Amino acid sequence: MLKRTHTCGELRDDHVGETVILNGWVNSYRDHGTGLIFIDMRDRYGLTQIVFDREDADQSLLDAADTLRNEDCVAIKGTVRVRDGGPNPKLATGTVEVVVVELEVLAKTENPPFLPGEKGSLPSEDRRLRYRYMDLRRPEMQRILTIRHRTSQFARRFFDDRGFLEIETPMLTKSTPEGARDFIVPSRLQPGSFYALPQSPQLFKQILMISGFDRYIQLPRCFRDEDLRADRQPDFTQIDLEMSFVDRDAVLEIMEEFAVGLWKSELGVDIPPVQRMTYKHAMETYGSDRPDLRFGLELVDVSDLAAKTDFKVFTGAIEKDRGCVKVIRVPGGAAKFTRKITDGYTEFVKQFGAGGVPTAKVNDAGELETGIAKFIEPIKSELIERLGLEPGDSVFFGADTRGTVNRALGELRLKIAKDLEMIPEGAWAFCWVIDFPMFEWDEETKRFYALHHPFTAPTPEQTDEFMACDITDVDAVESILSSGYDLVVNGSEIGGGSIRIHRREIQKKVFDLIGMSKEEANAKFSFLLEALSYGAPPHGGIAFGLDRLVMHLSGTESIRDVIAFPKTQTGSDMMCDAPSAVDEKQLAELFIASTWEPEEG
RNA sequence: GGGGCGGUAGCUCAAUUGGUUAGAGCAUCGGACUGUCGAUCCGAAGGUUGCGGGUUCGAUUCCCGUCCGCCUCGCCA
Repeated sequence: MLKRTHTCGELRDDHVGETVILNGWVNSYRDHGTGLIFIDMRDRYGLTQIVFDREDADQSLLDAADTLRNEDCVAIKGTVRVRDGGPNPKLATGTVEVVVVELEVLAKTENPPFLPGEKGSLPSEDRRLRYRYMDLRRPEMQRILTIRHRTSQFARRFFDDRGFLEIETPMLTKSTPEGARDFIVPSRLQPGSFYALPQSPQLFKQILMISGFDRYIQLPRCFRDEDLRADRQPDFTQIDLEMSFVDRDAVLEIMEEFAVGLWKSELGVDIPPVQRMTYKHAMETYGSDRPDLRFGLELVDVSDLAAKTDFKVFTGAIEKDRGCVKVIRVPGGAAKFTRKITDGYTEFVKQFGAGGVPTAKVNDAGELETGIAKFIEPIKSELIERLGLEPGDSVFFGADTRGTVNRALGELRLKIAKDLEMIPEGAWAFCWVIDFPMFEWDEETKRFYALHHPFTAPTPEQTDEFMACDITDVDAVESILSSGYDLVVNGSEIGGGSIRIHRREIQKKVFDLIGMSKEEANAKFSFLLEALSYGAPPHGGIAFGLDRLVMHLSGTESIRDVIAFPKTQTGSDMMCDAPSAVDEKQLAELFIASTWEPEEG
């Protein structure tokens, strides 16, 4: 076969006169008949125009060229020359062309389901997933997967430079309680027992610290059997690391350096120092633990004012346990919100548990115009002052328990920003969210859950307080802050971690507090408790979601675009048709039988 | 498990209040053409309107069910 001397993105004016060989695909052809055919050849480096010209080619070559079609895989040999017809500014190679003297058709194509070239519009996603090899020929997909590659390489180089060791951890491991649902794998050698695929290498990396490896990095595949979303796949990749003899700030600093370096090298963007925000502030001001700081629309607490009204929606909310009334002020919103839009917002917030979202606007006279004006009248001037209201503004009220108000207004805040196109193009708003509560009380199950995970240490300041606290005292337990941290960019959590518990008695107390019996703790985590009793170093770390990182760097909205072979919302791989049934024999070897029965009808 | 949107030619889309033979662009096939670069021009072929049922004289259109895809709530420590 003709082996390439250059790629299809390489040839320039200074190659003119050289004999070259190109390998690639027919991206498009322009057949002028009787001896003049142009073909754009494509590989992952670019496009090059090749030309079959009767002045330079015999009839058999022209006849062969005449049969070429889009997506045929070909090799050509020819001479680089300046284009007769003038340059094509759209192509990097646009000033030259290769006049072909030899053609080798490496493989003809059937009529493809769609063309990866620029022609036509993007096929529906299920077509793209079904014919993924064709979709991945698209330059855009190759661009994204190249960014993914460079991100991985950047991470490996960055952490290698700083003394981190890449160490692999098992894919067949132990099922853990809490957290997400595990994917389980039956053991043939031990009938009736099961491995789980790791949700993350959390415990293994802690054990590696206890083993003295000091600084660990891995790009592990992780598995969580939960429902999919635009940014969630059942198997995904982390940039996972752990460090010994560090405090929180040491981890934040090195990770910030990593993020800054990555954004600089991949996008040429300089990120300013990343601000830190407490969980409480994030929740109260942005209604979210992953605040999007690219725009304003902060939540303002007006509970004290609302209490002075006779509006039952307000007063009723305030009387609730942990009730409050908050407001979002939308500058200049009055002219933009129709009744239809605000009615839509009422429906929107209902899915987050809010009853509705009373609204008002400020008219040119500076008066509040609203269906609830008479209720607001007593607090009008205070409201205007606190919110800094000006003519033309709109305000939206949330009144309910604090959790519901924060959630509903936090989501509404995002929706308004999108609807009003308030999010600046190309902006990068990073922040660390810190000082999470260690635990959250769940009314339904009447127990505490670890907000991060149960290996997260309390803050150094509160460690003694934690060890002393009565685990039945909900208020006392909820006041304990953890050493956890999340890195958020543009309202998306891209990484999270913590300083871990490195003392056995603290770990035992956490298990105790989340309602795990001694027997269960021993069955699930005896190895950890044991390891913690043999001189475990203080340690902490973080895991970044590689997929989400690449989504941001490549500017795509779907996690499926940054994964070569992703799954659909129902967990199918549409190309190879996984998951699928297996032979009875395979099941028998594993002592497995399916209890699933198709529904009748 | 819940809510929403979608499924018509290989691909992307159209088809009036339910109405005669379901159209167009690209791709494919045949033909013309020597400077194109989304080549152009002429012609052809291409359909179980996702599937099943119902309403109707008549269904791509209305109704019910179902499958698939997407967004989302729950879920995701």
